[in-house]
Amino acid sequence: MIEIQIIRQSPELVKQKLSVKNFSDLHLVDEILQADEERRAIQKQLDDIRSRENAIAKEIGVLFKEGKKDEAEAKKAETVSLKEESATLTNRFAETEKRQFDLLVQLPNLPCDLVPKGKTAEDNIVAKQVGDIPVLHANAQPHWELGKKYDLFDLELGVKITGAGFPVYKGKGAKLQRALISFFLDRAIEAGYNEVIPPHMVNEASAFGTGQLPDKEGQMYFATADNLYLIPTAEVPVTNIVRDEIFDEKQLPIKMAAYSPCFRREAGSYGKDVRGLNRVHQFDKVEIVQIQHPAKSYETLDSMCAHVESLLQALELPYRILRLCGGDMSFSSALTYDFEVYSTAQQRWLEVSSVSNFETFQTNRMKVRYRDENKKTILCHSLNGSAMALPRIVAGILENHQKEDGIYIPKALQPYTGFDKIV
RNA sequence: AGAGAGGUGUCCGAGUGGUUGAAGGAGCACGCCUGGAAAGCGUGUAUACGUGAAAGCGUAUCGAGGGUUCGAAUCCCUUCCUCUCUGCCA
Repeated sequence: MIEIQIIRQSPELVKQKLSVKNFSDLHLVDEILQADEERRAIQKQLDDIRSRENAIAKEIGVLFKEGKKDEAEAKKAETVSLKEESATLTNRFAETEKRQFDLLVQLPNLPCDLVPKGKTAEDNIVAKQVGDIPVLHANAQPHWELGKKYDLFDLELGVKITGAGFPVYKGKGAKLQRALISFFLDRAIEAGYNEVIPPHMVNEASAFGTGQLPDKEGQMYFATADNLYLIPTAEVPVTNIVRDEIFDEKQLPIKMAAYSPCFRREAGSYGKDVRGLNRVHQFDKVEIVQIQHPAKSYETLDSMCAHVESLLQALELPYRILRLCGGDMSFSSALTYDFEVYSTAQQRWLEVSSVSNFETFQTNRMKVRYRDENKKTILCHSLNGSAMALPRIVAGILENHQKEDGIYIPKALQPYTGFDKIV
C-alpha cells in the first residue's frame, strides 16, 4: 500500500510512476485525495465534538462527587445533541476511511527509477547473461522424458493421488529435491540468514500484509472450514513474522531464510507452459527475506541478486538476469530482477528466481517500522527473493547436465546427493 | 471437542463505572553521586490519526468487534487466543 503522505505530497509524480507500471486507473489517485481530504475534515469535527463530550462527562463526574445531583442531571441534557452529532460523524468517518482504504489498496506499488517502461515480458531488459548454452548430444530429451527414463518423478501418479500439477518425486529424484533444499538453506545460512520454518497456512491478515489479498485471492488455495490460505510462497508467513514490530535501527537488517512447499492454483495456465515440471500446483522453494533500512535497501537488493547468482554458478547452469519492465512487474514490487535458467532441450528460458525490493509497500500494510535517532518511527523496506524454486532448477539440471551415459550432478551438490550421476 | 480460568504498557502486576493513557515494581535512557563501578537519588520511557514551523494540543486505543451509560480497562453480547482438567491424536 502506497503511503498516503506520498500521494498527498506529489500526486502528479505518483500518477506518472503508476503509468510506468502500465496502470491506467489514474483517476483513483484523485479519488483517494478527495477521500483523504474529506476524512480529515470529518475527523477535525468529530474530535472536537468528542472533546466537548468528554469535558461534560468529567464535569458530571465532579458534580456527582460533590453531591450536586440536580446540576449533574441538567448537564446530561447538554450531551443529547452532541451524541447525535458524534454518532453521525462517527459513521461518516468510518465510511470515508474505508472508502479511502479500499481505493488505496487498489494501487500497485510505485516502480523505482530503474524500472524500464514496457508492457510485456518482451520489454524486460536482459541485465546479464552468463554461461554457455551446452551443446547436447543427438538423443537429448526434455526433463519430463528424463524423469520417466530414470524414474525420478511421476506426474500421472500425482494425478491419481491429488490431481494435475502435484508431482510425486521418487528415488534419486526425491533425494535430489532434498539435496537442493539443504544446499540452498546452507548457502543462505552462510550468507547470514537466519533459518526459520514457518507455518504453511496463513490467516487473512498475513495474506493481506504481503499483498496477496485482496486482489490475488484466486491464486491461493483456501481452507474454508478454518479460513486459512495455503501459502503460495514462504514470503508470506516469513515476512509477517515482523508484522507490527518496531525495530531499533541497529537491529537492521533482519535476514531470514525459509524452506517451504508452495501452493498455487495457477488458474488459467495451459499448454507447453505447464508441461512436466514447468508449472505445477505444489513445489518446493527456499526463500530469502530481508527487512532493511530504507537508505540501504537497494544495496541489499544487489547483494541478494549476487547470492542467487552464486547459487546458479555453483549448479553450473546457464542463466540470465532480467530487469523487469513496468508492465511485467508484480503488484507489490518497486524493482524486480528475474533469474532464468536456459532449458536446453526445450530451447526456452525458465524463471527460477525473482528478487524484489518492495520498499514500504508491504511494511506499510504490516506496520513494520524502525526507530531513528530522533525516536521517530519510520517504515522499513522489505525485500525477498527465491533462492531458489526447485522444479525448474531440477529441469535445468536434468536437461543441461544430461550426457549419453546419464545425468551429472554438479560438484557443489554432490555432498548433498551422495551420488555424482543419475544412471 | 467438553468443563473451568484468564487476556492490561518492553516485562511483571494493580485496577469491578467518574479528571485512569492507565497505580506500583522491574527493565531501559539520561543526569547527579563515585577514582571507577555497584548501590542510592532525580528525570524520562506506547502507538496511530488529526492539528501545528515547533513545543504542544485534540481524538482513539487495556485481545478484536458490537452494545448499555452523561461517562467503560471496569457491566452486557459476539468472536479470537492462552492456560488447567477431561476426551481424541502424530
